[in-house]
Amino acid sequence: MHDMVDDISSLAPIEKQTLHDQVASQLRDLIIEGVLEPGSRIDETALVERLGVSRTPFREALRTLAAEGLVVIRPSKGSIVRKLGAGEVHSMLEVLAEIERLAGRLACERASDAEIAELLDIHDRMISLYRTRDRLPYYKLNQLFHSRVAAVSRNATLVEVQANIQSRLKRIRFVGNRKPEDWANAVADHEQMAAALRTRDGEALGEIMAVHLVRTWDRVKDSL
Amino acid sequence: MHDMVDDISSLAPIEKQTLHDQVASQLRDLIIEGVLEPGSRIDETALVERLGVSRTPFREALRTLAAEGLVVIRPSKGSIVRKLGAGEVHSMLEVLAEIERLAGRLACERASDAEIAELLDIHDRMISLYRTRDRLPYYKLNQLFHSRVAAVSRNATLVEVQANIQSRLKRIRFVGNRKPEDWANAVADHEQMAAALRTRDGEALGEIMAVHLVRTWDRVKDSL
DNA sequence: ATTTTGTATGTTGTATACAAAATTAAGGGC
DNA sequence: GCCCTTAATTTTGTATACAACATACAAAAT
Repeated sequence: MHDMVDDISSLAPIEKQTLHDQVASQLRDLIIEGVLEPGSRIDETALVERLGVSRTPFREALRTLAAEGLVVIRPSKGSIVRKLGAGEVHSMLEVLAEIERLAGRLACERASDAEIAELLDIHDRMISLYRTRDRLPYYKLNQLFHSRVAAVSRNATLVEVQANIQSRLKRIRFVGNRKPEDWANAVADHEQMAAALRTRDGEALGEIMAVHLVRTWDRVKDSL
Repeated sequence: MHDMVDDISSLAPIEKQTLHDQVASQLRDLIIEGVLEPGSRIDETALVERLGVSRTPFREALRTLAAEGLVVIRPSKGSIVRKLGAGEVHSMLEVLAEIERLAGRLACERASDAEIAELLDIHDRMISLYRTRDRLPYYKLNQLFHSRVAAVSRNATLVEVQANIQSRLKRIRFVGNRKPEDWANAVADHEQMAAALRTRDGEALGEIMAVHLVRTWDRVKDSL
């Protein structure tokens, strides 16, 4: 049954999803969740078969993912899931740190009170998930927190760059935080973020968000 | 007639450019140079005809440029050259400022003496082009300077993000610096960059590069 | 036994063909 | 004249077909 619509203004144009877009987001998920392993070949014939689409939209999707840095297309030799070396991961974290520093600063300047409250709410839920050691939900909420900080900074380019680097790193970051003390340290960082948010101290928030990513590097560097 | 090859080691593997890649870089040039105007529709049939390729590699190239943010593909309604609003340009400069601040800092830490010398050489050439008011060559050398700073910072992600934002802004920035005093101010900024480079003062270089971009916004904001 | 050459197979790149939209043009009523 | 409806035309999305290329394997030669 459909929900009633009281107001015509709430009617958003129904999004037309092309096959290309659907394939692209499906592949993105497969890569981020690690179903398609880094370095492994992307079997066009098999996946095309499995997804029930022709090669044309599939290959267009591959181009998109290549531009996003998730796959590498080697001319005439097939595509592989991009495998990140330690150097590349480090370079991403280095850039992401400055992006998030900016995000933190702008968020405190530009977010509404309601948006700050929303961020703090996410934070609280993270803490209770930490208490019960629910790792996967914590991880997801953590991603959401960082995305939302970017969003309320009201800078579209920042959101885009953050999302892009974030998606490339997703797999790696999930592997981190395995050691209990690592997780505890990460939570401590987040408590500082919450404190900075409450006082709208942009410099402090930016600083701790940047530091948090430097520490992320320390946490994951050995598993590369 | 072919040149003689004395030595087999001088034989480099012949580069195979796919049509996709060639089309993509051609289109990029057409967009950046403004031959295809922002907001205008990209006539697939006409361009395909003109480039002498089929629609398949052409459309793949469009997907790539869409992911790069140079074109917008509206499902079933054709593609247009992305038109940047004032807000978007501002958001890009805001992010680029922090990227270049990082680049300046890392360049001073990591570049070799030869690389610093190379940057200073570019700077000197820019100054002499300024003296003779050679606007286009100055502009190109300016782009090169910023790209090279990013390159010697030895951070692949930084290079990628910088190049991406830079290419989106190329058109807009060329329009700026039209007023003589604007250009003079830009040159003054660059003198400070050179000074910081000579002493390898990363913080100072980063700061002036960031400030330079804030000033760029002041220069271009009215023409949007 | 090892390298080389030829052939076969599969995979990738590009072109064409077809179907579904969307845009434009044409006609008819008011 | 203008607006609406409907037909014609173009444009877009997807599938298929073909060609170019790379890889794998087998046979021949060193």
